[in-house]
Amino acid sequence: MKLQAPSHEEHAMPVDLRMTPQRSVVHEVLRSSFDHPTATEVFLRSKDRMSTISLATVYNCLDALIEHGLIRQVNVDRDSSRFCANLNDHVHFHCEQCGVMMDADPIEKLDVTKFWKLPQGCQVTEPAIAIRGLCPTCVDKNQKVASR
Amino acid sequence: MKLQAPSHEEHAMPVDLRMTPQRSVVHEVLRSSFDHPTATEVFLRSKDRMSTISLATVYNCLDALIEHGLIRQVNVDRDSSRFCANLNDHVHFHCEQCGVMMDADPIEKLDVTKFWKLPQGCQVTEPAIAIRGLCPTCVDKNQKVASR
DNA sequence: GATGAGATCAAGAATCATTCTAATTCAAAA
DNA sequence: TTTTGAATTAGAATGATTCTTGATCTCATC
Repeated sequence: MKLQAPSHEEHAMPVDLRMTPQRSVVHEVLRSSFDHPTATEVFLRSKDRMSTISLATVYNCLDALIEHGLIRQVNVDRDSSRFCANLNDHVHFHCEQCGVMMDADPIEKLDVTKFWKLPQGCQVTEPAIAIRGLCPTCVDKNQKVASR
Repeated sequence: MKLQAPSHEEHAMPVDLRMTPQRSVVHEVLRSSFDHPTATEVFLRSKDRMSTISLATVYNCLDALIEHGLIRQVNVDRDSSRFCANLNDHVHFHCEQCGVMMDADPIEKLDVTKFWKLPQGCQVTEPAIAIRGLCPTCVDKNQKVASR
């Protein structure tokens, strides 16, 4: 049973999602977080706003929000998934030392077929790009240690 | 205690690793596999050559081989890690439908700073790139289903 | 060849993120 | 108000990986 009018298929962001209090809280937590929290971190922050919410519900809400294009899931290696409410086209910079994750906005569109020879007959959906390195804080930290 | 002469630091592939029968088997399994098997798959294939080998040992051997640069670990999302004996510079194409993973060789080097605005002060180590899409087999399969 | 120290191996327990299950609650349509 | 399917919840289950511990092996030296 559809609870709201179905979204237009051609839109990137469907809206036929029942906005329950729990889903609102999870969404709001992510929209006010800039550090790409894990599910457990989202759960802890959600509890501040709704003390009865459970971890299972947070997982359910994250799934629903992802499915409806309201948030994005970010994976780097096999670390816990992280979540992100920035829907603009962007990739993630991941600090190998402290694990912090930062958004990096595109300058120009990458055509993967210009850079890699794909096996004959493949259909590309999307490249998954994570840029690894050291964040400014860790670069500083290492310099101080090195100069002692 | 060093068991063999230390490798030259400037070489990409250190060799001071004791090549035990178990490590040889795991390495050989990977060198003769072109499908990027998971640890469990490596374990099953290794048992054909050495029936007494354990999963724990396969994990230990994989770690040792990675640490010494003889194989590479490949992660896509939070799926089980896969392993790869192709040491040439390459990225991975991952089929979203059947999960198969294929190597894609580079045409030219990608300078990530040309394509994305990194946060001020970041030091880039390496981009982690996985290209998602449909493999030729799944493209075919879908066409047949669609044309019925 | 025997010995000792450290490396490696193996089995099973432990961990941890995530998913599943089943019972309960809720919200919108009839 | 009743019905019906969806959402929530707590806790169990899953599954990949890591840890622990004791046994075994290897090499350098005696």
